[in-house]
Amino acid sequence: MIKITFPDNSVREYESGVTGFQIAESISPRLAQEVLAVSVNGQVTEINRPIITDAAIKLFKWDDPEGKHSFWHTSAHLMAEALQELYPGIQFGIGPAIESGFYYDVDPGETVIKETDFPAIEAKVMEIVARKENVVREEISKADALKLFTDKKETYKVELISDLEDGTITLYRQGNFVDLCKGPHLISVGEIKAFKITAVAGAYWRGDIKRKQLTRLYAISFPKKKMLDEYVELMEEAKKRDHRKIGKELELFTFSDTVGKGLPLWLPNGTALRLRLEDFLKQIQKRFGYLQVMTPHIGQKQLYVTSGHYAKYGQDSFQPIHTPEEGEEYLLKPMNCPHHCEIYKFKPRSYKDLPLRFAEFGTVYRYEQSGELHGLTRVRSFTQDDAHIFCRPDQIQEEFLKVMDIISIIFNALDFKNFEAQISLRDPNNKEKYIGSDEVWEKAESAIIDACKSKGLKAHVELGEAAFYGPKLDFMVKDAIGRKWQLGTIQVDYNLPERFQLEYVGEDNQKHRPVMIHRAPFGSMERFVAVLIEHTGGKFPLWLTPNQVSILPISERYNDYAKKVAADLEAQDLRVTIDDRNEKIGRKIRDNELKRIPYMIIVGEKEESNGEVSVRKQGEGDKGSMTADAFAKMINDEVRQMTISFIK
RNA sequence: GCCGAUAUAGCUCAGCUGGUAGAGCGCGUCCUUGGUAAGGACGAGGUCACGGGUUCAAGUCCCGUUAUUGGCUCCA
Repeated sequence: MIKITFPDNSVREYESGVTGFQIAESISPRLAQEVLAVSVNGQVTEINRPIITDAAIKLFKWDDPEGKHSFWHTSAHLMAEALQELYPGIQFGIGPAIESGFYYDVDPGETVIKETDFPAIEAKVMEIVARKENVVREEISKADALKLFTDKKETYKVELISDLEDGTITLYRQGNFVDLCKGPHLISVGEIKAFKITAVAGAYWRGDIKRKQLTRLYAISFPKKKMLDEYVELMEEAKKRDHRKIGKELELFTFSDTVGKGLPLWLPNGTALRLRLEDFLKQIQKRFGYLQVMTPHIGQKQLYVTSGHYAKYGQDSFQPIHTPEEGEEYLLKPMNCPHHCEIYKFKPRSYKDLPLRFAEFGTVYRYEQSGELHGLTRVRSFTQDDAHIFCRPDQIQEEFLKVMDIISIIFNALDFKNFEAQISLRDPNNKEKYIGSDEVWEKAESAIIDACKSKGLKAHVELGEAAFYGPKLDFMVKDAIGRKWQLGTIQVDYNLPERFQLEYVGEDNQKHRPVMIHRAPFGSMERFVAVLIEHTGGKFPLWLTPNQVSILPISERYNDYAKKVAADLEAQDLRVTIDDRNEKIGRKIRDNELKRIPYMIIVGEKEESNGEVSVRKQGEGDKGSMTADAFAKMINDEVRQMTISFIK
């Protein structure tokens, strides 16, 4: 007998050789039906593997990420089996489970797999599911594995196996399909009741642009048909929140082929929203001791040679602009920092002047690859809510923490709860990609890690993701369909002060080098507004929304009264529009609801004679009557309540 | 940049196997002057992204370009 310990620390005895499935059966038939994977002493594996010694186990169902992972991983093999039957000679790359579904990279040779082929593949998948093939785990030697896949002419698999360490290699086999795989898997493909291919895309073999581009098929699967239907519906709902769609509907921004791709045009409503966000940040920054500066949109090429940006990005960015007479070279500015360094150098600085915090909503231009452009989240012209803090080395920690405070104020104010923090360090095996000495890198990296610790911020560390001049802390937020975008960023930089020969005079009357912190809480106004649109579905908070109130006269007879009310409200700082179209009231309500105006006020005979307004709240309906002044007070109180926590 | 898809009125889209362009919304005019999520009539709007080709005939088929789009790569 062996002792099995459960997650609640209870212990039960079983025969040696018992499987996860049998343990589940011993607990409840329902659990046995739903269990997908089991972890034995922390190692996730199949539910039909015998457990021979005492162990701590955990059973995973669909609701557990481990359960989903096994399910989707097996689904990837299942799709591969279908592809193998439909496209003889197809070769396989890798096929992992991902956050939402799975993919398989395949090389179908001369054949092109297109969207129109999806139904046939899905049908074949379901045909294989009906066979209820068991998934069988096998262990073989590396040499045998190499032979097996060489015989099968699976060149990608052979490459993968060659890179593995010598020893035992695991294979998983179901029906006629066998794959190199670590597992874990379901024990039968029969569990997969619903399956849908979601996209086809090109993907370079091993992510290497120089190698062959394989065909990547993205798909998702579920243990119940209904779950797939729900998923499809959820995705459709999410698409309705797409900032590109809402941006058009609410007339926030647009693009023009004539102006150029990736160059956003901000419409009046979007501009109003953005300016309000900028004012909001300016107020906070003022409180934190920032000084607003302004710099031009271009700079001499030499400026960026000095900063190091030219060497790194010069070839892959917008090319220099030449003056007609002297042939001088200027670049559209891709960064604000070099300009700010020159502001620092305007006059000698004393240690007493530091930290100096220069802030600018600086518009920058970067040549992004055309395939990468995406709505407002990835553009070629964007405005950073940029600032550079020049400080003494002993001030880094404190300044870094203050920036984190600003970011948390902003995220709270806008109700961004589900963000991820990422510490990006340099790749220790690839140091030549970065500029600056080991010593300064190590100092900067530990400053960031310590700051996160002292704030209790959970951040995951990514090696090799640092900027070329320094490590950074980024804040990422997901969009409507789950894509991650980087918003806020804080970067410690010892290199630019060196390159620009920045100095301050210390207490000791000697010259010292300051340290720079680059930071942008929003990241870029474009991307931030995009994510804000998707998070709110266009229903912006009252303090931020371009139009707070729409006045709807019952008929044209009350237009004059509406104008008088509008003037009253505007005098009390409300943002008001009048819908004086020749339409019935029901129609006006509907249209203004769709425009996501937070409040509507309805005026007709009754209101005019009582000197009141009838109030209606977006999404909620009739709120009764009150005087215009009472309404204005109510709105202003609501705005004050919202902003009291973050604006002093 | 690479692989796949898409491009028809201001917007959302229809247009079957080629036979001289259609709807709804929006817009304009008129009727209606209304009470809490779509009142009615009439009308104007399109070199079917652009350039070639096949054909008696191309929105429709083929090629190229541009833009958009799902990914990959990249992201100061």
